[in-house]
Amino acid sequence: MNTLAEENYLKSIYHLSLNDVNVSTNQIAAALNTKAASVTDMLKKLADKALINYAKYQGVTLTAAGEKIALHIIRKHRLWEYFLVEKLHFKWDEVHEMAEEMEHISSIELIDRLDKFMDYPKHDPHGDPIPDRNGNFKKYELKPIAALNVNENGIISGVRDHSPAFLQYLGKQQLTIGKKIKVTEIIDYDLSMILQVEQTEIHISREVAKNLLIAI
Amino acid sequence: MNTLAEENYLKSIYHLSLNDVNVSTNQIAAALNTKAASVTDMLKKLADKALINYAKYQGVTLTAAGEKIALHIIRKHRLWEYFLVEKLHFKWDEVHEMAEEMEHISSIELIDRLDKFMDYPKHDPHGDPIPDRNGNFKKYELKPIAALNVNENGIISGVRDHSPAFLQYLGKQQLTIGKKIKVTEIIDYDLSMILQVEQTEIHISREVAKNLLIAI
DNA sequence: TAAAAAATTTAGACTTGTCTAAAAAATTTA
DNA sequence: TAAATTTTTTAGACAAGTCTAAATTTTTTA
Ligand SMILES: [Mn+2]
Ligand SMILES: [Mn+2]
Ligand SMILES: [Mn+2]
Ligand SMILES: [Mn+2]
Repeated sequence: MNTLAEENYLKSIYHLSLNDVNVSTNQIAAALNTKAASVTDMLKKLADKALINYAKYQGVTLTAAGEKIALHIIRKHRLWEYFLVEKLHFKWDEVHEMAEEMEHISSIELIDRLDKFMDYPKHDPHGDPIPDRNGNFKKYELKPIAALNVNENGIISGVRDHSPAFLQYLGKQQLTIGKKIKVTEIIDYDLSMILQVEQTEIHISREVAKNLLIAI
Repeated sequence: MNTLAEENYLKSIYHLSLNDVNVSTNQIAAALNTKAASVTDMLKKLADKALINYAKYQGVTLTAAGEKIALHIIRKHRLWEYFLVEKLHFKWDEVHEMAEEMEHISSIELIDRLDKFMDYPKHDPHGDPIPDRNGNFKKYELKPIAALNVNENGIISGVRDHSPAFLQYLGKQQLTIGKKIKVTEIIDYDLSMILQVEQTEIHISREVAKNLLIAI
């Protein structure tokens, strides 16, 4: 199988690939908190294993084999996050670091049984889709609340920023996955928004509105 | 914190310490499937960290700090084994290897919540005691069925051999933790035993009788 | 389009954990 | 108790993964 470091590189490349077709050495270094020189070394190893397509100075893409591994790691990460929140009652801002370790537990049978135990959840606590055992999941487009006009509404379905600070803020404001929101006002001066969420009005900055996603 | 290798060494030393006060380099090498030279290297590191007492050629003992870490790893191992059997319905012979990986997940809060989620089990699926968060557990003496005489009885409470082959054999014979057994006959020729277990009589070899333990 | 800046790779080094072969110490045997 | 055997340690090497500093390539800027 693959080492822990290899798994982390593949996962990072997958996530970065969602924004850019070719992923650069520096992007990976930033994501993994390591140095560009270390990334170059690992890219050679992953290319030797045919898990990425790599040409010097050109950036990388995942091969089908590499993507399969990445999606399996992501499946494990998200299923463990779901477990931690739904069964062990952690808050959604507390689980990411634990899942970063748990995603490397290797047994496939274990993760399939965990999936069944939790009745095949489709999304993790942050609204991100959980791939099935074959790596398949529905890709829906989400859009930021910032893209809405006054009187438009939607259902909170994801976040663009996964930092504990942002998640904690949202949790305190009751801006959690599944909540129905409606834009009641947009302040001209700073483009902040007033939302109707259940019985209450909540005032969020443009920054927050850009990072909070609704289903289209 | 400690590396994965360090944790495995401490755990092995703990287990070996139950049979011998001083644990030898070769014993550790055998337990960890590594070479004596590698063990010597690691013993120096663990001694530098004050986790073991080590004097060249003399074997090792755990310090209080080392034992605390070992018991915490063992707590995690056994709680995850319990989870795998009770919640994910694995068989008792299938869980050890998975727990070998899961025991290294670092969060203490996670394991305390897992403990609570399962309602604070006292024993793992093999009858071994689960230390509490402070490393405490009741030490009861168990004895092998081989030590019983005809007409004596007991409750199956542990195994001396944890190999999947032995556990599978016991499972098939319904010789599982908690079962009440009574010795109905001991065959002079090979010292094999006939046990009464619930409604049925089961014939076990001396080898099996030595490795199957009952509460005293 | 040549110079400057940024990105990437290479070179060489370091740590952790492992190994084999050889040396040293401890234990067993005769 | 001296020789033989076993156990343990030392010496030197290697792979994985990382780093800094320097060289190279690409991209941007003027
Ligand atoms: Mn996460
Ligand atoms: Mn998540
Ligand atoms: Mn086990
Ligand atoms: Mn066990």
